[in-house]
Amino acid sequence: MRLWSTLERGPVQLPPPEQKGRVGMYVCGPTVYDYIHIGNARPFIVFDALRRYLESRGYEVVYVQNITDIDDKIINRAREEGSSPEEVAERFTREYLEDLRALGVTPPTYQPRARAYVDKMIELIEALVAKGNAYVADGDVYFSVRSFPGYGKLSGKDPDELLSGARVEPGERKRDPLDFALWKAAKPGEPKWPSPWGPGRPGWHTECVVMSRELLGETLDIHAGGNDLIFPHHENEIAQAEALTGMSFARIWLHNGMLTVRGEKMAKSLGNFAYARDVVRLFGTEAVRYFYLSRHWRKPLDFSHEALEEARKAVEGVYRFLAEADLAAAEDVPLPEEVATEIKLLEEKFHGELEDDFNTPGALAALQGMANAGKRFVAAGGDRRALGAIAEKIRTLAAPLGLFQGEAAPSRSGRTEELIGLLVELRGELRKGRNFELADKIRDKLASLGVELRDTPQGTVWILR
RNA sequence: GGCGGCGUAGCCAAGCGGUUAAGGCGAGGGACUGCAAAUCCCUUAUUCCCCGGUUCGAAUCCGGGCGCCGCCUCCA
Repeated sequence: MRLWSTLERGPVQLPPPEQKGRVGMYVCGPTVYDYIHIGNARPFIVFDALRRYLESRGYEVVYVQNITDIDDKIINRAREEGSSPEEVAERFTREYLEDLRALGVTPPTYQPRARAYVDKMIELIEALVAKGNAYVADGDVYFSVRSFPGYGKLSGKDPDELLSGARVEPGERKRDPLDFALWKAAKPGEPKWPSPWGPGRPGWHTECVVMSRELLGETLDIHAGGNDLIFPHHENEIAQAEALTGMSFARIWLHNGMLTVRGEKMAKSLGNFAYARDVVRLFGTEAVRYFYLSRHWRKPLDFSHEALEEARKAVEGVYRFLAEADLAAAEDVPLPEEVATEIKLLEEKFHGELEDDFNTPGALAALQGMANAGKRFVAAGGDRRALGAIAEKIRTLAAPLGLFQGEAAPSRSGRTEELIGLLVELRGELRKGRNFELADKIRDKLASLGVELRDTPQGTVWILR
């Protein structure tokens, strides 16, 4: 499997499972100060799919996604609400976990929270001070960027050129404007932990280094996140981790493209966002996943209700095929040679696409192609009972992507079933009596209620939309 | 200004030196129907932002434009 790594600026080979059975993967998680918006969900969905695909190919993936529960934004939110940072973090952690479920994300192996690792962060900072890569200034501790020669290698930035733009906030005691805070002395009313430098809290970029080291060891196989984290967040992580160990922090760096709205990045600060939970409520889990997976993960993707609706319809189309296959596939009827071969080729395409930089749009096209092959086979007079094999293949391949695992038909209650059945029966009588006016009225009324009727040679069937 | 990316049919989107230029949505025609819906069949890019160049051969490589976006400050 090849993956395009930001550090190499090109594809990097992930050794096959026989050589490298266990993969350590770290994905930057949310800061829990609000519900996540749908843009935040992109890496969660894409890298969840990657993780599950790797597992389906025989890797054992240890998947870590942190929860940042110490942060300025949490403190600010608590102030606004008149509650405490702990309460805000606790509440939005719960909401976040619920959102992950709604997005169909498999729970990570570990979901470490920054608050639980403050002691370890202090140890790391002490070690950096001891090595001369960090210095103490009035209760703050800063990382000395100039002490780490590789600084800028991930983002392609030259420290000498960064200098012009860098600035020092009032109250900071940096020796060099490029330096970043590892530990911040507590201001009145802020959460604080005791430390060798006095009460305070860890800075922005330390938690991922500490938690990934604790759970995955010194070198991660894959480190992932949004491309807005490349600088300074991931650059600063590399500086800390590699200054300390002298070893490579992560082998492969994956950065997903941003979700945009009319071409502009979706961001809370721009006010152009939608909460993930609201989008899921509107279009459903699989439409959201399909929406993301229908665009290569590294490219920007534009959000709109039309785009989500289109994804919903694409998903629905596959489900219709699965439903048709399920109805007919009571027995095992083999596919004719040539159709079986076509499916086989599409399966190879599916894996080929995913192994080449996790090209999910190409993989989805292969899945659609399978459904199309099945439809064409039946249209040409083939035995629809043979469709079962294709349906099973689609479901199996799509499982790691979190797609097409649901019931083919939406669930319905027994009473609803009977009531609609009664109306359908009545309409049938009216049609027999050629009272089409009233029959159509029933059909239209039901349609407006989301019940769609289809008259087939075997009688009228209906689906809920 | 520096670094990175993008520009393929009406729309979304694969493609990474030779393919009939995937797939989805939409649209048009046909079959089916009392009319529909759904479904199926067919059609929908002689061409890949523009201009040069390399090559037997380029959407794909190189040079130069034009347009859009991200990062350079917290940000998925």
